[in-house]
Amino acid sequence: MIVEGEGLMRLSESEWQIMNALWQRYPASARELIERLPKNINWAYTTLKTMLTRLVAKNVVSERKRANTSIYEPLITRSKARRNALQSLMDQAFDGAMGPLMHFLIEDQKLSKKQRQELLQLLQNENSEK
Amino acid sequence: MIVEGEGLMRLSESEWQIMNALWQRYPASARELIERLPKNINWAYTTLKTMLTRLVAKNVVSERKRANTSIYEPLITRSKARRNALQSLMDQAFDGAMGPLMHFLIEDQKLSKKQRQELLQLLQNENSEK
DNA sequence: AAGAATATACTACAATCGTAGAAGAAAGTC
DNA sequence: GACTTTCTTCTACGATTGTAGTATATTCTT
Repeated sequence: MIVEGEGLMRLSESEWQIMNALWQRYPASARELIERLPKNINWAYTTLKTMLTRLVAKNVVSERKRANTSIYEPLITRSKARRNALQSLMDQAFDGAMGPLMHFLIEDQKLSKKQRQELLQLLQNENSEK
Repeated sequence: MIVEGEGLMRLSESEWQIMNALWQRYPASARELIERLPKNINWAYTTLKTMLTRLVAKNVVSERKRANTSIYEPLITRSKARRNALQSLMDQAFDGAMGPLMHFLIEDQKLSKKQRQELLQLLQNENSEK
């Protein structure tokens, strides 16, 4: 079962691909996962296996055997991973604070009018609900 | 002079540290840069030099000599680097779109009431100004 | 000019990442 | 039960990252 592990782990690019596939539906076998990867990814089956092994070693994914086949499950939630990634980004590139990031998103990032509206919407909902 | 290079370059953790110091004020020598790094970073002078050399090789920083001393300048803007980093994050972790990221920031990320207010503020300014 | 300080260039080396082949074990098929 | 397919485990290898030592060239200082 997924527990929100504490350690700040860092997923690499390819690891994200795998995790994205895994979060979609789990438990899953390597065979299933490889099919779910974006079509532009064309890994050898063993490549995926290698990476799964590494993810298991890092305690990001659990592995259990049914017959001779391993089935995998995430050990961290997508949210948790996202939070970690965001935190790293903020630390590295936005003086470690949410403020500058928000600011950048809104000012520099040129949201479309629609995006801006949506955002307002979201914010206002949150504000009133709670 | 800084030009907004096109290639999606990727800065590593330590590279961000250096670039942050460099963006603060440039041109700058290695000696100056090392002083400007966060106090918790304690690199040997040669470590910094090695990394600067690598940044130069990657065309992220320019190097020019005054007497026998190299002075460095960024070849990409901070904004550009931020945009790239954000883009990568979105691609990997937020289905490649701004929407889910925003959504996450607002819903899952539990902004403080104050942050939320600020954000609203920003948004509304933008909305009316343009 | 000799010695001290500083900077550069080159080399190194372990850890992680991306990618995968080879060999062997298990399971499904006729 | 022999053959084929599918998995697993091991090993490999080049690229990048983090970190720094050594040797050499340059420049100050007295």
